Amino acid sequence: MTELDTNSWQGIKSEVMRRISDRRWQPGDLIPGEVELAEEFGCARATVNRALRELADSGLLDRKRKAGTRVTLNPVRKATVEIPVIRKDVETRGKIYSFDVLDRKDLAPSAVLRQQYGLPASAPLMGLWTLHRADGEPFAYEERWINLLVVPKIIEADLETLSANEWLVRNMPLSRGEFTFSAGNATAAESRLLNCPEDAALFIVNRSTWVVDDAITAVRLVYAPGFSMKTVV
Amino acid sequence: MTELDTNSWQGIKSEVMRRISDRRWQPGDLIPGEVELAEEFGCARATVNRALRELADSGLLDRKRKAGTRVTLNPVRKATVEIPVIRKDVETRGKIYSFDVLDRKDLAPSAVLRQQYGLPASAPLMGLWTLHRADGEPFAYEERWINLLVVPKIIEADLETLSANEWLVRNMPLSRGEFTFSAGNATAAESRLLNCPEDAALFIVNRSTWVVDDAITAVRLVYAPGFSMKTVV
DNA sequence: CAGTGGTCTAGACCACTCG
DNA sequence: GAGTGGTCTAGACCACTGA
Repeated sequence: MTELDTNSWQGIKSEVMRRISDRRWQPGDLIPGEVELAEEFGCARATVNRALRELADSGLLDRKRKAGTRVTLNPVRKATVEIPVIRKDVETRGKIYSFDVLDRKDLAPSAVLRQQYGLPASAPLMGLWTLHRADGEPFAYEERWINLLVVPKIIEADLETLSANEWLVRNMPLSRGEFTFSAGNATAAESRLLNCPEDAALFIVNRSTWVVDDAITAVRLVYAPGFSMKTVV
Repeated sequence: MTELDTNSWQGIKSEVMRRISDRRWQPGDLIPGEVELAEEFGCARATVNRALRELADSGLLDRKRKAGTRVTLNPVRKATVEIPVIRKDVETRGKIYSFDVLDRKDLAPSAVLRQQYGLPASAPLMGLWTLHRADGEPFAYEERWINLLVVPKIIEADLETLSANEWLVRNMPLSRGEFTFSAGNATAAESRLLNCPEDAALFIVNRSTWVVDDAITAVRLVYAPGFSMKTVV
């Protein structure tokens, strides 16, 4: 049997999911309270709580004190996209990773750039242009700005050996990030770098990361044609 | 103060994150066990457990019985993308949603289609071609296949009033889903429908959903130029 | 086989918010 | 004000797995 007992939180979670997909508990319905369910399932309230909390986290239930727990009316699918370091991404595809740093500049950012990425007015920046390769073929082209106020040590790092991407993940393990996924036509420069026709449709990721309120880095990643990002709910 | 006490699970979570970003606990390091931390923070082990479990879920810690808890060596960013019903998506952008069903066919699927979407050999399908609009302008073009074996009731639904998208979310609240995000050049047909130049770069989402092991629906969504998907970590 | 995390319990108090 | 979920505790047993 693949059945779980209803006195484990996972078992209760499945049972509740079953009742929802059964439509015994329909969207919008109030379901029994934790104490009542604990009695029914013959377990402690904490166990029921764990199960219901997880379902609420994944957007299937709405819980409010005093109001009780309801089946969500318009469930919002929450897909978790795993965003590994680019090297891992390439290696997962069974290819050999390499990269070239095309250019690197340490400079004060232009006003435009500062505004675009929400960088402090006086921040010294490092600009990095990198081409990531899979089995030698262009995989993604990266433009990156790094705030040297927050990460001064990166100046001395050997970014030809360990990519900035990876250096930052290792040295700044904690950060808030904002990702934007979009599509764009290859510019002339991008088509040369990525070895694809001009105007080819490219998958683009923009990413900004902060530690507390300090902008660390802003990246624009342009993937070679054929790239796709997969995820499971 | 924004500080939380270290005898609440959230407080402990922040304190652990602080120690990681401090580099007091570096990637790969073994951190103290739950009992030890519970003593240090003056709380119950369950409280420490809750904090550490959440950090492990978000990929920051690696936990193994007997081996203990370590700071993850190569953290994988896990971004959660919220995928609302298209109507919501449009409305969130402050626009008025509408849609047109361009075509609809109830038929047996071609062998190609079956294989592509992992559909059962004998499944009767409904094919739906829909144009979603925001303030009347094309927003996204949808090709959808629905497995009528699993969802026979949808035949009688009025899909001109409530989109299939929304009907399914309401009537099949629980499903596994697989999403693929990519970019593609507009075909001639797509450029007409989405009112954009041929070869324009378009953001494409492919989605397949199952209930248990039964394929419910397969969708290809092509968004008009300028679309982007945002998420926060 | 021993130590760690994983889970469960019974009980308690608190915080929010609906009526 | 009262009822619900949110959290914490102290203790217990279990399950996995590294030494």
